[in-house]
Order: sequence, then structure tokens, then C-alpha cells
Amino acid sequence: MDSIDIEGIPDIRNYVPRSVKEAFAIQRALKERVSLENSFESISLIAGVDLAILKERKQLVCGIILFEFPELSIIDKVYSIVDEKFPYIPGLLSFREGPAIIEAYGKLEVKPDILILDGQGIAHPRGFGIACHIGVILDIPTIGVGKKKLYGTFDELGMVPGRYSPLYSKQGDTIGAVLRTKKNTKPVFVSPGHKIDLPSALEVVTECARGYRVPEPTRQADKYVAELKKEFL
DNA sequence: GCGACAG
DNA sequence: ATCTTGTCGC
Repeated sequence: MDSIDIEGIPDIRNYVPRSVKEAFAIQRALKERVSLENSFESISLIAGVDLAILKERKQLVCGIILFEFPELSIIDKVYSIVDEKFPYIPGLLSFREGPAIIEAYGKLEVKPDILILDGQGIAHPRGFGIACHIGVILDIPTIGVGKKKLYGTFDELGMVPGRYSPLYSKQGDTIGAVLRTKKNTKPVFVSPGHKIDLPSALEVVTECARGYRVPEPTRQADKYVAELKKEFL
């Protein structure tokens, strides 16, 4: 039961692991499909995602907002509400939030060139954070932007916005970067998810930093989901 | 056995 | 994520 036969899973998009061991196996298998090369030619559309919990209903609300890039003007908004089927376990976030994100994404009539997710990309214990997971399953470029570190080590960075410090794996590989998006404010953790390299991911996130710590697409999605939460409480 | 630990 | 008052910096 060490290695999983991914091909044998009917709907990997909504598959719920029966154990942590199985979840680990799925991540190790899907990790092989991650690409760290830019697959896009230019970026004219970008989207941000965020989720909230409807505790009473035991459901998750996911909101995705599509923006024109680099203007960052809103073009569309979609959302999904899904039953909570997997708990929050550090390192296995995608199994909890993935289904809701994928369903909402499917409702977008126009797809973005890049999707920014809350959480890590390859800066993960097994190199397969939620940004990688969503990117591989949807086969689209994704970037992971976390507010906290999950994995890796780094040196302190300057206070000037735009400054960053590489995130290193235990083996010494650069797996992401800690980016200062705002003065005198804690940095964010940026790492490639799929079909994009670190330099590009950093450029995009830096470009999306508009006066706040969290990049605009994510910040807007955050507000959107907060409203949805009230509406569906 | 003791820390670390995305949202 | 969520709860939750006052408080510090721009």
C-alpha cells in the first residue's frame, strides 16, 4: 500500500483519502506531474481564491475572482459550497479544500492564465502543496502564497517592499521565497505550484502587491468569501 | 521523546 | 480557518 495507482482512482478531483498514509502516497505520485517551467506566453488574466467555513452546515464556501492583469480590475466572480469531507491536517490541506476550489473553478466561463492560491506550492514537506495539487489536477499555472511557513528555512530579509529571501529545503534546494509585500509587515511565502518557475511567481506576486500584505487577488477573494459566509450562514 | 505544523 | 479587545505604526 506504499505506492498508489493514481490511474485506478475514478475521480481524483474529489477523492477523499481514507488515511494519512494514503494521502501521502497520492501526493508522492501526483508530485511527478509537477512542472516548474512557464507554460504561459503572457499574462492578461489572473485569479485569486479563498475559502471560509460554514461550521453549522459543515460545509466550505469557496470564492474565486477573475482579474485583468496587470490592471487588476475585476472581470468575474464565482463560488461553490461543498460538504466538509476531510479535516485540516498540516501538509494535507488540498484534500480538504481541493474539491470546493475545483468546483468553483469549473464555473468560470473565462479561465485565468494563472491562479493564485492560499497556501504553499512546492514549499511543502513532500514538495506538493495545495498550489501544486490544484495546478496538476486542473492542468493550469498556479502560484502558492502563504501567510505562514509550512516548510523550509530562510534568512531574514530587508524591510523594503519587493525584497525577498530564498526558502530552502532540507536538501538545500531553493523551493520558494519569503517576500516582503509591505513595509514593516510580516512577509508572505511564495512558491511555484505548477507550470511556472520561481522568478516568474515572484514577479507576479510582487506585481499583485498593492499596498497590502496579501496580494490583491487573494485579498479580494477573501472579502468576497466573507460576504458569502454571512449570506449562507 | 520533543518541536513544527499552510488554512 | 475561527474567536476576539485593545493597541501600535503609517
